[in-house]
Amino acid sequence: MSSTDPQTARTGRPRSTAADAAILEATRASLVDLGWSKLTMGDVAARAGVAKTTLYRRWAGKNELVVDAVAVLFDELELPDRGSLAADVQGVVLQFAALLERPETRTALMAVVAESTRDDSLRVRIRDSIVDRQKRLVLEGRQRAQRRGELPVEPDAVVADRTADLIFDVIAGAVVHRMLVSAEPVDTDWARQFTLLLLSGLGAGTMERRPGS
Amino acid sequence: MSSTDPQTARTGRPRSTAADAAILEATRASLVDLGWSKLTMGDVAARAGVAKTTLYRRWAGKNELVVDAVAVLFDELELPDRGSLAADVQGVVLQFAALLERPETRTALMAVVAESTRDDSLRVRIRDSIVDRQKRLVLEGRQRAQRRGELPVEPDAVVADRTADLIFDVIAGAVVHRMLVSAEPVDTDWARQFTLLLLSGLGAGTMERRPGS
DNA sequence: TTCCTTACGCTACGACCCGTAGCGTAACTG
DNA sequence: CAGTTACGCTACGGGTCGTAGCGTAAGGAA
Repeated sequence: MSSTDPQTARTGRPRSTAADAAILEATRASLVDLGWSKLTMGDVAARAGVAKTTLYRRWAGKNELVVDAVAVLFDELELPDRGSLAADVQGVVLQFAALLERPETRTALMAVVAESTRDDSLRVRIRDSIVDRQKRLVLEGRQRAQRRGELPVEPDAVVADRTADLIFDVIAGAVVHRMLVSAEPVDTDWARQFTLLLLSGLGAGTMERRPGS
Repeated sequence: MSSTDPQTARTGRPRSTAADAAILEATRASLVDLGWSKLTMGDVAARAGVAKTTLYRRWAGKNELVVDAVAVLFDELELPDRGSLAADVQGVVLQFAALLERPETRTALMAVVAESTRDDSLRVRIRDSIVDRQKRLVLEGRQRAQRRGELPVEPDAVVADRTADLIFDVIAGAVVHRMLVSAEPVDTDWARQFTLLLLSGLGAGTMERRPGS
């Protein structure tokens, strides 16, 4: 999180964990009120009731701070067993959509990703603390579907991993693009239609009638 | 583009079209060299050889300027007829990926989208000058597939539009997420696997060892 | 306890960028 | 010609950045 290695510093005054929490909370509040571009380190410090220098002792800058502030929100995602693969997919899509409706994540996610295109260490940070952690949802959903007999078991681990990555990018990408780029709502109807497309492909999506001609 | 309505101003010294072109070109160059976050209006003006005030007479700020600067790049996307729906999809995926490999688009696209979450007029500008313009590719691809008999003709225009929007978000979203969030390459293999998933759905995607390509 | 080490709050600072005002000049119209 | 608009240039107040320096607070070790 805040880069403090407990091994490194055993002596001296310890970092205030209360300050850590206050800063991250203040960061989220500032994201809600001001949005990414108008959020400043000074404002966060003032909201958190700490000195600006305290922020810089923990984080290199705005990018890293915001990543840590929003990362925890993504861990709230869950995959309750809804009985079928289709229902599970639809459920996680709606959950992810609800997460992206929150102003904090809405304004922060794309911004830090944009920054990460020019900052390798930031990219790794995002990957470790946000992206990769959510792949568990795909893995769990597939495992369940396999137990139900809805999906075949892939014996080749490499192929299985590649497929999981693909599915992850398709689901997360579609939801993000729908909400933030197309700027249209991800509601139950859309989630249902998307799930049908994902499970059955382009043919079945439009093809309730046969392409006989 | 630069908000000048030829009807509005018929008299007086006309806007320099050369300056327009120079500014947009300088903006792209600055994006390449500095990236979104370090790009400044002053730097763009200096590169373009114009005064900073000239930029502000045409654009409200960095957001609008960058949108206009990169929008033209997206118009280069085409959809050559490759003989089948699968080939067409794969082709456009690779083209879009190539576009997102360019440092200008890479750093700018996500950044302006992030800004647009807090700026309605910017969101409309992005939609009009970038997003909606690319939906033509989906419409054209579907039309072609229908002519080939690969897809059924959807008689309900509302359903057809909704499906086209869905497909657009899935394709664009997946590519963007793969490249910018997961930060992994969109190569021929990935495009092929993605296309298979899109056309045949999750079942067939993991079942590709089955006989019968 | 008394040192030692590290964290904290606070202030102040140069550097940079923002967006605009004001001015004289340039270009085009009727 | 006069009228109108665009341009280049300079200068400015206001804001943020990231850091240095200082005195103080909170722990661990002798």
